[in-house]
Amino acid sequence: MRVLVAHCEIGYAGRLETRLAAGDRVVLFKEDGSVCVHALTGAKPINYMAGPTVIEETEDVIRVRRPATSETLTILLLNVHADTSYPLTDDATIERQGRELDLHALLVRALHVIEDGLVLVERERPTDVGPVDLYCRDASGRVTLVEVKRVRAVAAAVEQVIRYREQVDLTPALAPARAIVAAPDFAPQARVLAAARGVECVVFDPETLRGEAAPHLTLF
Amino acid sequence: MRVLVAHCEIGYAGRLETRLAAGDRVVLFKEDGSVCVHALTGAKPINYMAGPTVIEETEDVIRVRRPATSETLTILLLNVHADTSYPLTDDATIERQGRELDLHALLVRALHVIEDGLVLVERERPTDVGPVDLYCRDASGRVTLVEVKRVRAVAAAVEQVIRYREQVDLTPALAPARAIVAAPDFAPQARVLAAARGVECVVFDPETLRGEAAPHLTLF
DNA sequence: ATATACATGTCGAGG
DNA sequence: CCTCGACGTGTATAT
Repeated sequence: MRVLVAHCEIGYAGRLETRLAAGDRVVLFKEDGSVCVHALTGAKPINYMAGPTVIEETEDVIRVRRPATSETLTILLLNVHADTSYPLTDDATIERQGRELDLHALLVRALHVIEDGLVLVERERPTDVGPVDLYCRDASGRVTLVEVKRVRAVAAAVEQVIRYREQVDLTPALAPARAIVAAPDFAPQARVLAAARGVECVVFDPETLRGEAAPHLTLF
Repeated sequence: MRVLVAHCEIGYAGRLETRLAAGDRVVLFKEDGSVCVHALTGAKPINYMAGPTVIEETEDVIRVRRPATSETLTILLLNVHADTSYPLTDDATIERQGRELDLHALLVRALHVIEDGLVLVERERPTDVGPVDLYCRDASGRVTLVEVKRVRAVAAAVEQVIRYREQVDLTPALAPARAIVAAPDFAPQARVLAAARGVECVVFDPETLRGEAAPHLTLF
């Protein structure tokens, strides 16, 4: 890993073209050939390139090419503040917990949070227009499609479940299906669209859900 | 800008939870409060936090909190290889060329690529459900809405233009409007949805478009 | 502050 | 390998 701190100009040409006039930046060159340029603000790199790459370097220009896609990143060095390479090792892989699939699992174990009497038929049931998160039957036996969102639901989520419902309604024996969007929060436009198209909005609290899905864990 | 190179463990708790066992990483602390952790591979940070943040630090633990969202990033320091702060300045802003907006400009100068006789009325015309990329009239004077995608169009793009069309069709004098999605490529589901809803799909080649929009530049 | 859409999106699962 | 949707998406823009 090489860490370069320098006053420089940056140019990128590939899927788009960018130019960045002279300024101080931190550039990381990794062993896998990837390069990333950090400006002084912002959590993400302002420019970057995935490996593998080929690097040509002269006194004042570093040119990074990615043959696979013909991308080029050019760094014009005006003043180098620091330039150090470190021999580093790291075997660890990151572990994540709490993604949408985990949320599905919790909801399946606490379907009454969405509606009493709801019974799961299938998770991620495929349709011609994409998979339905929770394919259920309600207390009266009617097909009920549930689209789950881990974060605030926007209009697009409502449109998604409408598409699924239209697909299901093509089968007369199943029609008319119900459509529900379950999310911790709803954008106003999502509610308006849902109301107009007869889609139900169910709000749930992910925190409460954890308790509901595993009540035995909360007893002690 | 502080650049920390260290053998460390990383934990994040917020919208999800992640854990990364001991290994060597490069951590950047920026003046705006943002923090990002780079592993030894990959162009993007493996962990990060947007500013503003509050940082608590002891001999062997750095805890970064983002009060706005109650997120926490914890860095357990096992061995510090380097830890340097640099006084840096950068006034430049990045310029991008080749974004969707730039593509709009090209298409406007070569509307026949989409359809002969198409006339532009307005770009980025606002509606209650969002802006229409290209608000046009076709050869017969009918309102024609064009949604432009720089990359492959997916179902969401078709839904977007359908929403705009529904909005326009609320004005009887304008109805019925036509809806077109123009993109270099279409996902199968996008084509299915478009066909079902009477939305037209137009394929264009961005490379050709550059020539069409500025034919004088290709003469010599 | 809120809502919307773009992004060099990137990433991973499933067919 | 392609297709598709989630993402700690982040970021800019307009209301």
